[in-house]
Amino acid sequence: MTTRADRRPTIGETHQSLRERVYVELRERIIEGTFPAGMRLVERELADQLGVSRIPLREAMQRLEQEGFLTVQARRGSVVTDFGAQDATYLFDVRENLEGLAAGLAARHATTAQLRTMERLLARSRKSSDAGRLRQAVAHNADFHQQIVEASGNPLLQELMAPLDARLRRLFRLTSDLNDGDPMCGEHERLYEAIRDRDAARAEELARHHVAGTRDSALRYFSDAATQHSDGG
Amino acid sequence: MTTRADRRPTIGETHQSLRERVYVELRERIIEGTFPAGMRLVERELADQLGVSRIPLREAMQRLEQEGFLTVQARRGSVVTDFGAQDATYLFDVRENLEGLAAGLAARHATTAQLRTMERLLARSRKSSDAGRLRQAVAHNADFHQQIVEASGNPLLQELMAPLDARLRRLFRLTSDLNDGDPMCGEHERLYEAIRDRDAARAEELARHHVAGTRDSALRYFSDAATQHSDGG
DNA sequence: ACAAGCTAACTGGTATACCAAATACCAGGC
DNA sequence: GCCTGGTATTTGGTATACCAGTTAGCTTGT
Repeated sequence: MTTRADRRPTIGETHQSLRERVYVELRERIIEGTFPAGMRLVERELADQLGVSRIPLREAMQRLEQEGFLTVQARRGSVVTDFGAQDATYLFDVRENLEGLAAGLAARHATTAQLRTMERLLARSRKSSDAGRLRQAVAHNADFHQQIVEASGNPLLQELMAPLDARLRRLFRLTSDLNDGDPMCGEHERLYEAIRDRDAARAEELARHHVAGTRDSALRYFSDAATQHSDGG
Repeated sequence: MTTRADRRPTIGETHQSLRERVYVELRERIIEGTFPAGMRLVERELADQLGVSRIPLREAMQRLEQEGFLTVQARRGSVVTDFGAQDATYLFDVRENLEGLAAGLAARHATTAQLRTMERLLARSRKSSDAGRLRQAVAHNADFHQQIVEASGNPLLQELMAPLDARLRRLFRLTSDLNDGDPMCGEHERLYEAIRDRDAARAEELARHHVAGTRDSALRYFSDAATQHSDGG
């Protein structure tokens, strides 16, 4: 169980490879908005700033490119990829299916330990939400989803979902914390019950519906933002 | 002013980067079986053999690792990832969903040009199949699937499917050419008709069913192989 | 003054050499 | 025979240099 609660960029924790740490660091900066869309990243400059050489930096950047966070133009530099309403649509279309698949598989294959973990994360999420700690609630919700994917027992699905989770976090970051915690918790609880009851069809349906709901609220944000922009222009 | 206005697809493929070429080369070797599962890859040795330095080789290997073709153990070297019945199951579970999604989206968004391309590929596949050129038929079938994904209009879906296609090719390679061309063509034709008729639900259903059929025949191969092995041992 | 062409700086791509860390294997001592 | 320690191997990482496009600025000619 990897609760990605505290991922400190401090060099000296466990010794992951430098490439990995640089990757995480840059990814977080993009997700958090420290590196906004369109920002130009210069290899030598960035390597110097991070205190690493160009090789691990390049390897980290290559991975970020593959995962859609960077756009690398050969000999023209790298820029942080834009993320708009259209990209959000693409993301949710895929997530709706993969989350549905994960939930269905989880209903079939989840171990009791995994079910217990889901229950625990759900309780934490509910608690954080009730206490008004939206940020924590969102993190626990993400962990809950991750646990479902893990419980699916399909490692390929986990591989595919991991970068999508990162993109989703970026989207949530862009759309501030508009994430209505309460209805989410309710949906999560029903989803959990379906998985616990081994009702694969219902679990899949609930998961898909849940993602669709998230999509709608995210797209609502974009259409609102567009309206605001057209005023200012 | 210049907010990422330059989204040019003018990335001429005249000269790919060395990293890209090495990546493709190694991937093909793994798919074709020149580098069998379990084979150990030594960086400097391989770099020397390919006539490149370690940097582009490492970047290519990193990508292969992410896409599941290599397993890199920290400071213990890289080995070609194994691909067994279980992995095939994982792959088909995901593909069933993503191909279904792609077909549904393609039914909604395919342009007439894309429909025409599908039709052409289908005709070629049929022709190759009738002429007994199984290898060509399989290639055209793959192109047909790829065209559906492209017609989905979801670039994220394309990104996700590309590495899965490579894995599928590897699987087909392992299972020789057991791919019964004839029934495949029939299913493809019905799938095409559903897309052409803008029947998204039917297209999705047909695509999923088609993948499920492919899975069954692939898994049949594995269980046969297992039986043979248990004889010998 | 303006446009075309050239040049120089910038930046990514690659090569080479080197060091550090970790592992694996072998030899020697108990 | 087993454990320990050293050494070779291999990867991870860095520094440095050079090459090759790309861009932008300058020069030059009309």
